[in-house]
Amino acid sequence: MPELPEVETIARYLREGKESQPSLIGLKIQEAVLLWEKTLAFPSPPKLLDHIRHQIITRISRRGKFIHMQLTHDILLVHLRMSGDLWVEPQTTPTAPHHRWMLHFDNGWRLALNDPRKFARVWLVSDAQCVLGKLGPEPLDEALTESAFYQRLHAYRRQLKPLLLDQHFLAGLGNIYTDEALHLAKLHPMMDSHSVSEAQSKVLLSSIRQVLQEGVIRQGASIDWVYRGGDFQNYFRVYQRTGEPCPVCGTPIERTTVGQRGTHFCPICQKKNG
DNA sequence: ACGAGCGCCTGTCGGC
DNA sequence: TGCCGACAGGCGCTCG
Repeated sequence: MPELPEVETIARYLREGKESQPSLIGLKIQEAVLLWEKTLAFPSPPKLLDHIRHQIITRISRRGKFIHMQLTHDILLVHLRMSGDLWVEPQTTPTAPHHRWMLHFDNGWRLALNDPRKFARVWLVSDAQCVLGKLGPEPLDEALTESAFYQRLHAYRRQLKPLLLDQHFLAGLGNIYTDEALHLAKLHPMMDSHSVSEAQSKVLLSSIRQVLQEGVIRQGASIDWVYRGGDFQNYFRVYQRTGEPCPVCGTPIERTTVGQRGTHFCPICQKKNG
């Protein structure tokens, strides 16, 4: 599920808490419980258990689609991949069927990684760069200027959509927000990144920022059997709207495959040559 | 340098 | 009702 807006929303709840759950900031870790071996990417289970005990969570943020938790000595990174979610619940709650990993705190609460498809991963590292080092820039960071973005587009010769999905190019976009951004920018998902004009590049960057900001404001999208609380799914322009009228011109939205990903677009608004 | 294919996994949905 | 294939918000690997 989680792309930048969903991960941002989750990180915010972990950091700030909400009525039904406390903030995790300042909590001391008692122990870690691993329920699905492969969920732990690094280090080995006994090492993680040994290192993480008694550390305190001091800061929680997001980088790309990673949740970044600063502990007293180390950094805990979580990537939710396709179906992962983070739940904060009392330790007395029965362990849900899809819980893969849990952190127990000394106040009686726990953080649980719930992940039906088992793709999510957790790292405990002393240097976050080992894991995050190759990520591209943050799309919402103003340090990414229009000209820098244009230059990056031209540094590659790739189809636009697979390039936008590549986390080395830009960190945080996934299948939903890429389809949405390309429609807003009126660019075809298979357009060659090398032939995007400077004007189109400007529009693309502002479109990416607009859909991501809308997603964050709506607290992300809730899809399928997973409900996170966000409602951006009610505002999709093209994603999962195959056959429905394009919100701009009324032409039925088409679905195709680009870079092995389901892709939704308007055949009239999004011409390959703009 | 790039794209295709596939593996990793479980669950849902539509068609027959 | 049951079975079967397609599909799913991600990403890393191999292979041409």
